[in-house]
Amino acid sequence: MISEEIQRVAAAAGRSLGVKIPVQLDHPDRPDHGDYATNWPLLAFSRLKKQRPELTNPLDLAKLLTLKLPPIKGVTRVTAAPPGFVNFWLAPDYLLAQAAAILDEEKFRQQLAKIGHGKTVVIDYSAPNIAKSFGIGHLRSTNIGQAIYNLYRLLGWRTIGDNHLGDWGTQFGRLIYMIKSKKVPLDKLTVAKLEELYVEFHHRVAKNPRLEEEGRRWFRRLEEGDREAKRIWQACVRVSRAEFDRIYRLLGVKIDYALGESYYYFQGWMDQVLTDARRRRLLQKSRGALVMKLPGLEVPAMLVKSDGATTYLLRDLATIKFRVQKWHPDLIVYEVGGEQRLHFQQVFLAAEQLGYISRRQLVHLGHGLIRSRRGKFSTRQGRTLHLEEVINEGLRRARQLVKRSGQNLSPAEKEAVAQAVAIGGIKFNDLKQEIQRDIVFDWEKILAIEGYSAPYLQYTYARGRSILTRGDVVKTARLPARLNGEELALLRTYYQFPEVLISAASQFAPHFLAQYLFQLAQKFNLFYQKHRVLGLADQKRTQFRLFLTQVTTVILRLGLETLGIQPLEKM
RNA sequence: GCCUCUGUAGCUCAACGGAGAGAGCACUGGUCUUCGGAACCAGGGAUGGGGGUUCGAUUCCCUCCAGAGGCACCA
Repeated sequence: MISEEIQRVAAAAGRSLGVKIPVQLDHPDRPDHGDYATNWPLLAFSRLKKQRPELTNPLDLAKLLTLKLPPIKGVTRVTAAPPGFVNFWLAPDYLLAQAAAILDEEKFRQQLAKIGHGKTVVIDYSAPNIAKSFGIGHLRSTNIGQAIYNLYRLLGWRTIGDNHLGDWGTQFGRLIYMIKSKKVPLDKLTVAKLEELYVEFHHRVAKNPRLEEEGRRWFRRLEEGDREAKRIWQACVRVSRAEFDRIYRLLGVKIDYALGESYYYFQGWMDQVLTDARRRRLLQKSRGALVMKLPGLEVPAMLVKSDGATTYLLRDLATIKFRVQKWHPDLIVYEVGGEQRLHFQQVFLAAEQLGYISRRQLVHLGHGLIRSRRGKFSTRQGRTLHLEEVINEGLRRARQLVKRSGQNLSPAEKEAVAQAVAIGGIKFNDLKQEIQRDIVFDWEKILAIEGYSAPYLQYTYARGRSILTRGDVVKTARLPARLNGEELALLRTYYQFPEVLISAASQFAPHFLAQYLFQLAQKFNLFYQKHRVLGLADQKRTQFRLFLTQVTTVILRLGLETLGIQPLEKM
């Protein structure tokens, strides 16, 4: 990459001036500051001013550095700028070549895939709880997790998605107790019914705290292999999984594995963790429970409860042991809400103490929660927001909008567009901003059709495609003698695409990609507004603009697909 | 009480320690001999308070204030 070349050459020039600090490059905010900039002279000045008193300020040093720089292929201009930056302009023919490289899509993908070749990442995401409806929080995990998965995959990593279903634990003891005490027929179970039972259980506990004991007792019996308990548990899992599958189909999401927590019970992985812990003398008895003390944490990690039943934490440790043995991952990423930060801190420390994996290879992406303007959505307060409601409202609005489309769409096409717009909007709402922040749920925002939104990107793509279906397919183009501002602005955006993908992946920040796509779309729309593409007297110009349109649509398509959003040919 | 996250324009959000702090929505005024107006252009407006580190702080440190989340037998 040219950025590395600039860094290398500039660092060498810097050394010849007597300062050994690496050259950091960034993209300046303003176009008149070039395509890359470095603050190297500002950093170097304080070190150098003692030895070189003739340098009175960082700008002098910047000027000196530009003089020392040999020509760099692809760089057309280097300038020193106050208070002490060096700016680099890329040559238009270099920019054109980079754009053309993207159009050779297969080769472009191969180039990207070299970046992470040979590395493996396990991504733990979505993870809805059996016997509860698919809430908007799990939707967020699903959307972000899938985007991270797609990013790493595009960059050549071997990616393993695991939907760590919440299908084991004390809540099943509670449900089994409720189902038995209310004599609910198992063939009549629905997710709604289960959720109702769960809420009712909490109401009853409020009056009679001893009921918690009943829940724990039934979970322990489930773990001890009680046949009746197991039969009821299986029925719960069956209805829930059918429901989740339906939702994943709606969302267009497919996760490689859905082993679930129960897998680690049935396969005996939890026992192995306990054995490992004993062998390493990490287990302690505390208030009747088995716990591990962890360095730097006051609260010990509980592996086994005082009644002998297993904990969430033990299952997470078993999961790590399993994943390490099966896939040998370089990285395990957990896309789980930020309220579990302490839990994962415990898990990661414990896994390291057990010798399974280094803490540095474990990442918890704690996304912020989605809350209403008034506060948190809460199952117990009956203030939940079901995904289904959100999707239905999105579809309703999108259908209204599609009705007014000037395009000649068949009813089936209209429905497909409405779905892509509604689902795309919902996903984009989760991906458009930094993930650790809370999101204030807002219908107008989640289903926005203007501005920084999925439909805006889909629309821009459709516009571009519409031109391309009328023009010739161009794979490359010649640079016109003079580029106008809008053409140049587009060319100066394309080469950044791979950089954006890399930083979005390495910083687990899908919003970097979302913002880049939006900026690209804005530039294309301005270009589109001011200039015609087709039917120009200057045919070479038409060819060149077709090329720009083509590159724009390819990036938009790849980018949207990576975010899990469907691009639309017409809408 | 302790720990973590978040305070940026009327609202919702950006900004590896760098150059007039950028967008979207809303508001006001404009653009069309249209390859798709779900578009484009222009305008006003912002870093919670106080210290500190630095040539330079929205960013790092301290403190106060405000909001959210968490603090072993739910997951």
